Amino acid sequence: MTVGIRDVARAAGVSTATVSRALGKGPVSDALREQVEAAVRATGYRPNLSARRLRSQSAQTIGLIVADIRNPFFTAVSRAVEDAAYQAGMRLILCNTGEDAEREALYLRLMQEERVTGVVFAPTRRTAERLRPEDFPFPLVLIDRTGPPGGHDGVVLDNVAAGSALVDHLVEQGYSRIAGLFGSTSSTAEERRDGYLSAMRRHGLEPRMRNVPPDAEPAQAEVARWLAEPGRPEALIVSNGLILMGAVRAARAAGVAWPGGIALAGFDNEPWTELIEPGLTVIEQPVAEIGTQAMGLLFDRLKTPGQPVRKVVLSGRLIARGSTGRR
Amino acid sequence: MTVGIRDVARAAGVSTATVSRALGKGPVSDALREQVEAAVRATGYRPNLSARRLRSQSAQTIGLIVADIRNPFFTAVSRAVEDAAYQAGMRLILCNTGEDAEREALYLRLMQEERVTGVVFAPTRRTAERLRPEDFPFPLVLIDRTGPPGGHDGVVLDNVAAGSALVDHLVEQGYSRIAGLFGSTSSTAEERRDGYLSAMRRHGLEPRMRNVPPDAEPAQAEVARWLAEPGRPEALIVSNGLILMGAVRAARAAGVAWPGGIALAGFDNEPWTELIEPGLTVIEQPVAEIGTQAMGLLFDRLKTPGQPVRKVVLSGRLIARGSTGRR
DNA sequence: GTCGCTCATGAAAACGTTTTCACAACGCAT
DNA sequence: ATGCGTTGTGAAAACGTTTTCATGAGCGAC
Repeated sequence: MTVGIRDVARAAGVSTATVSRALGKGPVSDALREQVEAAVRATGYRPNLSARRLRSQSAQTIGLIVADIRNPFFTAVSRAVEDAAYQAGMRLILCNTGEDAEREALYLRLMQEERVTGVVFAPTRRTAERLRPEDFPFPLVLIDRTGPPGGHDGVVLDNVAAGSALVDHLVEQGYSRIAGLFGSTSSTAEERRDGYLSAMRRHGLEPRMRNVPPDAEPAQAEVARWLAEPGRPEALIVSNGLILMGAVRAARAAGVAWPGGIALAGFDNEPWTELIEPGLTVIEQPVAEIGTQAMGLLFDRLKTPGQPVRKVVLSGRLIARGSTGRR
Repeated sequence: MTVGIRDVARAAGVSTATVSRALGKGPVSDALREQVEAAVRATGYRPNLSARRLRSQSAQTIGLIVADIRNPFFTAVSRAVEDAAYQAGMRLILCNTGEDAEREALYLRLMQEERVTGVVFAPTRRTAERLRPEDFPFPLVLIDRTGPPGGHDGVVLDNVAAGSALVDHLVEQGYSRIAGLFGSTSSTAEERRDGYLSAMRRHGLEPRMRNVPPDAEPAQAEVARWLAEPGRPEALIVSNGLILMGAVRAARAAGVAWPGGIALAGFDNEPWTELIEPGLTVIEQPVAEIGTQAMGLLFDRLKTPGQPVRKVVLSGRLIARGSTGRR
């Protein structure tokens, strides 16, 4: 049927061991190496990676588990992760959990069965809390969301600082009735809320916060409700790009302009936040850097397993646009 | 070291064959099945998928090869493909080619070495032309871009009709000097150009076309140049979402408003095309449907290999917005 | 010239499963 | 009772590699 290493060996007049060594990096004389290469070309041989993995006990595979690849933040991160993986000669298995704890568990089990080299994972808060390093025989690097300290390597934004920075910026621009709308499933949103909260207190302002599932539709509905209530806030801070989109839609639908009707600020510097008029003030995350750093942590841990747990904290960048214009 | 099926067998007091059958669907008495399940729980056994694949000669894996997952079109399609794959108990390997023929070849080879169950692939025009079915031992379903007729199963938009529809719409709105800007690497862009061309001829209008690499930056540069030339077109049709974004940026930068300064229309109903003001007229692609159909074709071919090659052609939907307002 | 040493090579074991094959036990029709 | 298909089970082969182990050749040092 399919051509295997035995056929190549026969064609080259050598043993299978020599073929394996010639294709890998074992010591083989130049003459034989050439014979083998010729035989490979002649037979059209393609190594069977399953067999290779089984025998060598090394999958050369990275698992990437995110909430939803359609979230541009994860899309961008995934691209960086993929680049790093393939550059290191590894493949990438992609999984979408939809923020569902059950699917998270399912995919983590799958990764064990795949005997993957390592996993990059953006867990929900619930799962992050239960994640115990000793349960995993491979490096597990958390991104965007973080677990309890000391658990796993991870790379996150300085969310608290970013949340505060948005408040500071709005205060500076003359706003005081500043509300916050945050995602309900991730530790990230929690931290951003904490940043919002502490900055509000520092400025002596009264916080007003709500939570929604981190998706555009629920956010739109919530903001629509909020806008219809008496005592509408002067400004609204939201905790990610999807929620920001929902907020924008709700404001448009209610005929509320920004920053006049309500000032808007959020996270994720997606292209559309600049194209819309007036532009939206956002905290830009270094998305590619997050993916690259995550893979860096992963490879480091493979090399030095005993190493203490590291958490890379990256700073966001405030991009001020018209949506938070001076009041 | 790690617990294998032998350990489970020993713990349950049965043979490895029985364990395998109990976990699969072989005939096993209820009593033994329970013993095995208990032993699995007790030992914390996780099957080794590499070994399983090697022996059963079935990878239960789908490869997805696209130009760039950051292109929202591919993001959305990939999500649908992933859902279908995991629903069928298969994993997904993701590859980004960056429209590079060499990487396309690399990944196709990788898929052979993985002995994947099937592949969903969005090839560049160049690669699509050279793709010969007999070179692949697995079903290969093309999406978005298409190869020579009769080659592979595929699912595509009716690009010619869509390209014409945009022209018809613009003519109806009173425009006549309608230009076209198309991606230079995909057959898709070619077809959309053909649709544009034939509609222009049909209306007795003179076509004006240019090509760019299908990405936002080159598109922005080209449109900027175009806008600066004398005899600026009244309307511009572009062949995908990234190019549309470039065009919008260029218009903004040049202080050209739409539809007054230049009418804009394109492809891909991404959220921002609605949020921007005035909204952009686009052809909406049924992205989820494309992914689902592709997996359908793939599974069908697995079931009935001899079946004639099928090409599913889906219709786009014209969404008229302010960017093509009456002239 | 003999003793170690390195080096290239082949035979065979090993990786962890599934599947084939053989067989025993059982029920059922003769 | 005998024969026969069915069913559940275990021993062992098989999947396609890499790796271990043994061997023999080549070579410099004494």
